[in-house]
Amino acid sequence: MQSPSALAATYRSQGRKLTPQRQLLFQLMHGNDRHPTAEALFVEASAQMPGISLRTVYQTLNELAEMGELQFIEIGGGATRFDPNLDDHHHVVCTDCGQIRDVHVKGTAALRPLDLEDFTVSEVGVVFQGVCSSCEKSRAKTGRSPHVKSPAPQAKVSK
Amino acid sequence: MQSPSALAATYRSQGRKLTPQRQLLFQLMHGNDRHPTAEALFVEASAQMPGISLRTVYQTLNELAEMGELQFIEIGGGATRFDPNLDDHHHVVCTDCGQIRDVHVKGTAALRPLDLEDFTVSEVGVVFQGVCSSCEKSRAKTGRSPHVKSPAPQAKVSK
DNA sequence: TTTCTTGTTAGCACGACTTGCAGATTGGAA
DNA sequence: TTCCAATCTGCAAGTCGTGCTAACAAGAAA
Repeated sequence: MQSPSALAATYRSQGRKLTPQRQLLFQLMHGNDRHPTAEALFVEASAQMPGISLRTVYQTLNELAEMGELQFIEIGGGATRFDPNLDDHHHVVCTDCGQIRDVHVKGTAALRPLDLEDFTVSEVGVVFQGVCSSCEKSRAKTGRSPHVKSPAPQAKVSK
Repeated sequence: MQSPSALAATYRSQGRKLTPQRQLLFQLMHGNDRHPTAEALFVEASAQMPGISLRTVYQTLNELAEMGELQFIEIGGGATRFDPNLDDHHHVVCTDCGQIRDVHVKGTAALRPLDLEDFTVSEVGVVFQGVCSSCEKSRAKTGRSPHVKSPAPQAKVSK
């Protein structure tokens, strides 16, 4: 998504108001590669602006998504996550800790649906599932089996 | 997933009981390519067995997923959908009507995450988004814009 | 066939996530 | 500064899925 100041301009030009809540959320999302949930973002925002409402966080995220400034990620069944990265990229999910990482993928243009007629494809999304290195390590110790059913809801990835 | 009779044998061999509810759900899911939600399956099941509980439908579907007889599909934000197709296949989603179709994809083996280190990939999922032919037609008439926000929940695809 | 054990089912309550609603606020144009 | 429309907050409510438990029934054993 755009920088907070650029977004401010965009908002103004669209007749939207520039509230402190929105500005804070712009900052928190800009360049954020942690794919936060609305709840996680609400916690971060509350730290800087006590009293901000979860409702407002949802509202602003939906707004930004409508404007094409960020995208929804729905993986893993829990809460929706938000991604401000507008590059042509894809996602890797650790089935253990639920962490999501951005990846660029070579060869998506060559993907061909073999048995698809009468369908106009506009977008292709690739999701790699697997185990990240830190989970791999702890797994080696505890001897856990792969394919854990429910990954941790919101992995607090400290970048 | 296996045929209802094969599943019956599997269930017995695992010490699970073969109830009428389960047998009905085996039938309804076997070869089902409509990717139904639990709710949709519940409606179908209720028609043949009034009184069956939604709780039981969820339970049985989870069971089958644990046994590897079907997979969860989480696309589009609504309810989880269930897919008894165990082939190596992927999915196409109509962003208008929400319909999901199976597709086989050429070239997934060649997909390479470019900037991914310390991650063991075990599965790759590809989702194509677009518009199906029937929505394309009605869109041409009504002149609707693309990228409709909320696709219809459960498109009743009569196979 | 009857009995008995144990896995299942039905139904309700509840939890997580998200949105609708309405009154109180406030950004920003005039 | 004034004023109006957009926005925010807080709560209720909706959707989806699961935990719990008493009643029930599959299937083994007698």
